[in-house]
Amino acid sequence: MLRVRTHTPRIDDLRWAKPAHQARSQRTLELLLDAAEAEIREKGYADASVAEIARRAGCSVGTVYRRFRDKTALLHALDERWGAAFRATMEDAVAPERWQGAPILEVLTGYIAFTLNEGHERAALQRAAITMASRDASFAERQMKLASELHAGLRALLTARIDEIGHADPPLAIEFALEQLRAMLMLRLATLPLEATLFGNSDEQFIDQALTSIAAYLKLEPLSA
Amino acid sequence: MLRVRTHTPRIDDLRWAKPAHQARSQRTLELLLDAAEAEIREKGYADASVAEIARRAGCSVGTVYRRFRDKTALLHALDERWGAAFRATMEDAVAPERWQGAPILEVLTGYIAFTLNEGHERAALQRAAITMASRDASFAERQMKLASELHAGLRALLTARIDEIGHADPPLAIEFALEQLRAMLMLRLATLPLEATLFGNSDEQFIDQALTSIAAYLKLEPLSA
DNA sequence: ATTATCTATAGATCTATAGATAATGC
DNA sequence: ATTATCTATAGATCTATAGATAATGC
Repeated sequence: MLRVRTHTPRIDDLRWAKPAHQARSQRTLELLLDAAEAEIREKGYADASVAEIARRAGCSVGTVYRRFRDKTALLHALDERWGAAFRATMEDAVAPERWQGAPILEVLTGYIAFTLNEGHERAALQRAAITMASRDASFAERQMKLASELHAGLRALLTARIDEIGHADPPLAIEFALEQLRAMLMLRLATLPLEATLFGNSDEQFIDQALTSIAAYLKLEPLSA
Repeated sequence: MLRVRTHTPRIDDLRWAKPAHQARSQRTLELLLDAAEAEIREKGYADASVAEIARRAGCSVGTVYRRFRDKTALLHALDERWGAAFRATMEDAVAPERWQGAPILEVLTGYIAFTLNEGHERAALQRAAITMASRDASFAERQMKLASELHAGLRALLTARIDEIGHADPPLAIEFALEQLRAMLMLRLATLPLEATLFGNSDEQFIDQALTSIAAYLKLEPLSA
């Protein structure tokens, strides 16, 4: 009689990590992901070595390959863990309830603060992820999906406040304003601390001018007219 | 009696390429830079190998090391060659004579067109240069210098047209507007063709909305009021 | 009995050099 | 005579695996 297996090879192929059958191996898997994150944060994807990741996790190279098919699978698993964490924070950040009664400028201030926070904390990781995206299409796809989910959430928040917008074509203006903000945020995060003078040294001045600019473009009008 | 040498070791240390004494070696040097450029364009800095560069240049690995101290020196030499070419084009692009009588919006249209052109042609090279900048400070410094030279040229052009600007603080507004444009251009170039939908598919629509936005921020007024 | 881990190492790169051979130009 | 080039290879990585040893849990 056939034994029913929890993980068939066909299904295993769809997971980055090989199945873990003992509590100990699950623990090792998480130690490895933590170690890989630290290693990549310091050296970037290209210079992260499996041996060093194993050393940081306190296990051997052989163990890494017991948990992951190859180095790429480990990187994918790590990237997905980041994605899940980011998605959770993001969904909370753009929840309509959170912004009940807030005008557009307040929503956008929140968006900017959220992004600068995430970015300052994860600058090295993000740079690494972008590098990986340029080499492997599935990294790029995962990142694009996250970006467009965030985008969709923001679009919904702004569309619900469409009567604040004086621009002749509000839907177009919303799209472009969001892209414009994204561009400014990416440049600011990418170049810090390298070119901290660009956009001014302080986040306050940056936020102030960015909002001024977006308000002028959207032709925002106070609700209580 | 001491022989006077054209290249002392002290001076050679300041050059990326070792001195060439025969016409043939000068030719080899250029072939190597061309080969390195092609190799990097295809694979990026990280995956470019010396052996493959030599093969493309039609010479041996040993010859590469006769012309360059090490792989890094070759990459530096290549980066400087790009820089020199970019600087020449740029200086021509922001020359005051070229823009005699043109209003701000026309100048900015020219800037955008120039950058999109350069970017589309050299997308892969630019991505590679950015990667290298994150690893080696002198690459970053060289890039920052070029960017700030371009910035200075544009600032001068806009400052000469300061009476078009209705913003309360024109110098601040000029700085921020230029950074904002730079951010939009970088995002558009970085993500093409990956996310061609962002900012719209056509350059025309992108340029149109970007200019609308900058004009609203600067509060541009027609000169002939 | 099965799963996890470690040790040791094969095998594939890739950078850089040593030493021999060929071309150049005062 | 000096400079340039090629061939061959040392030496340093780094990924991945084979085989032996240790821990886990039905």
